[in-house]
Amino acid sequence: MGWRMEIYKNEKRQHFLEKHSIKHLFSFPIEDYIEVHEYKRDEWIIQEGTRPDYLFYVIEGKAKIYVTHQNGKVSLINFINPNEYIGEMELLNDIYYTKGIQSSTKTICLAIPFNRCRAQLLEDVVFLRELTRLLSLKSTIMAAKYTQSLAFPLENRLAEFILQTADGHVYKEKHVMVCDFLGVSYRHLLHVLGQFCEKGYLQKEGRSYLIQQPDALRKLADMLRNE
Amino acid sequence: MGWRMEIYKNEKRQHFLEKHSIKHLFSFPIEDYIEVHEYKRDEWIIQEGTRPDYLFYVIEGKAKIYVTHQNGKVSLINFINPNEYIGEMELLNDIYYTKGIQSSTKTICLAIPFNRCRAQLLEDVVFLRELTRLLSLKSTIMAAKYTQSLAFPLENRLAEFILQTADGHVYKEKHVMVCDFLGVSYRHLLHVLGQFCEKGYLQKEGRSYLIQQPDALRKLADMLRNE
DNA sequence: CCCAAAATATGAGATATCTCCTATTATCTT
DNA sequence: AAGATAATAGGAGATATCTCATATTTTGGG
Repeated sequence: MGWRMEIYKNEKRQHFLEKHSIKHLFSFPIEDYIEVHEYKRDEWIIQEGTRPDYLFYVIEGKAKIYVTHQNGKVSLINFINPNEYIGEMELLNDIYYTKGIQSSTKTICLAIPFNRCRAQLLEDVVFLRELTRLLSLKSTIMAAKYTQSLAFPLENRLAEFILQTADGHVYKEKHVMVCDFLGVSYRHLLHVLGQFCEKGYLQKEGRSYLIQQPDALRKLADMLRNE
Repeated sequence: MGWRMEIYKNEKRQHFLEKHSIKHLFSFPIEDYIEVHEYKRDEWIIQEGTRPDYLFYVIEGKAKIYVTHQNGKVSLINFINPNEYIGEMELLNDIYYTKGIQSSTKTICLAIPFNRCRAQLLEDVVFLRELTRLLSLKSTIMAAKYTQSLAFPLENRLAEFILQTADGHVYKEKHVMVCDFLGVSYRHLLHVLGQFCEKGYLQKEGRSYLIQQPDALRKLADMLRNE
C-alpha cells in the first residue's frame, strides 16, 4: 500500500473542475486554488492522528472514517459519499484528533489548501451555511446511531444495514468491515446472520446472502425509528 | 408538572439581556427580538416530537436532551450547558425529529423567535461561523461516544463519568439518570458500582460514593482516549 | 403528617456478545 | 504456480448486560 495519490493537471484537472463545479458553494472565486486528487481503492486519504493540509470535497467515489482505540478495536465511524467534505473538523478546530480516512473505491476529491483559503472560507456565508447544514445532519446521525446502539441488539441494526446495502435482493458486504461498522465481533455477526438464515429471512448462496423476507427485516429495522 | 415557563418582562428582561449579552454572536441587532425565558427544574423546554418556535441560547442552568425509543427505552443523549444553543437543528432542517429537552436545574434561556429571525440568521456570517464550530464539536463528541460505547464495557465509561461529575471526591448522581445517559440497565449499573467498591476504588457512604482510588478510575477512563 | 411516587437495593436466571482456537477457502503478490 | 495474507466459518466457554421480581427507603405534594 505504498501508493501515492495522483494529482490531475491541466486539461484533466480542468475537466473535473467543470464537470463537478462547486462555484455555487462559495461566494469567492475558489477554483484557482483547487487541486484535483485521485485516490485508489483502499488508499489512505488522511492518516489517523495526522493533520491534513487540505479541505476535501468528494466528487466521485466513497470513503470510510476509521478510528483506532487503545484496546486495539477499530471503529468504522461512517461512510463519506460524493458532495461531502473531509477535513472540516480540522478547518474549524485547532485541536482535534484526526480520524483516518480510507477510500473504499477509487475516489476523486477537490482539495482546497488550508493555508491559502482558510481565512476566506471562515468569512464566507454561502460556504458556512451549507457546512452548518451538513454538520447538523452529521451530528444528528451520530446521536441516532449512538442511542440506537445502546437501545437495540445487533439484530435490529444489522437488519437495517442489510436493507441499506443490499444490491437488489443480494447482500454481500465484507464481514470484517461490517463488524467495524456495527461495533460487534466477527463471531457474533456470523451468529446473527446464521439466525436470520434459520428464520428464513436470508438464504446463504455461496459467500453472499439472498434476502428472502424483506418485510421481516424491515420490521426489525423500523424498530430503530423514533415516534 | 403542569408548570409553564416564565417570560421576563421590562427591567428583568433588560437585566438579563445586558448581563449575558449575545450581541457579539450576531452581526445584526437581534436584542429587540429576544425573549428571556425561565424554566423550573425538570420542566420541559421542548417536548419530544414537537417543533419549537424559538432558537434558544442557554445563559444559566443546565438541561438534558432525551429521546424515546420504540421499545420503551429512553436515552439521555447529552447535557446542554450555558452558552450553547437549543433548537439549531430545527432552524437548519425542515425535516427533523425533535428531541425532548428537559431542564435539570432552573434554566434561563434567551429565546429567538424563528419566524422573525430565521432568514437573517441564515445570512449572518458571525452567527454561522460560531454555530458551525459548535456543531463540529457536537458531532465529534457524538462520534466519540458512539465508538467508545461499542468498543468498551461500562466499567470504562462509568469511571470517566464518575470523575467528570464527582463533587470533590464525592460521587452522588441519580442512578436512573446515569442509566439513561450511559445506556445500561439499572441493575447493571449497580453491579459495576458494586465491583468498584469491592476493588476499593469507591466506598459507599449512605447514598453516595466516596472516591478512594482516583488513579484507578483515571486509568480506566484513560482507556477511552485515542492515540 | 401521610401517602403515593420515585429511588435504592439485591437475587436469579436469561441473552447478547466476546475471546480464543482451529480449519478451510479466496485473493494477492511475486 | 506457490506461498503469504485476508476472508470465511464454526465450536466452546467466558463475560457483559438484560429482564423480571421483590423489598426497603426516601421524597414531594396535599
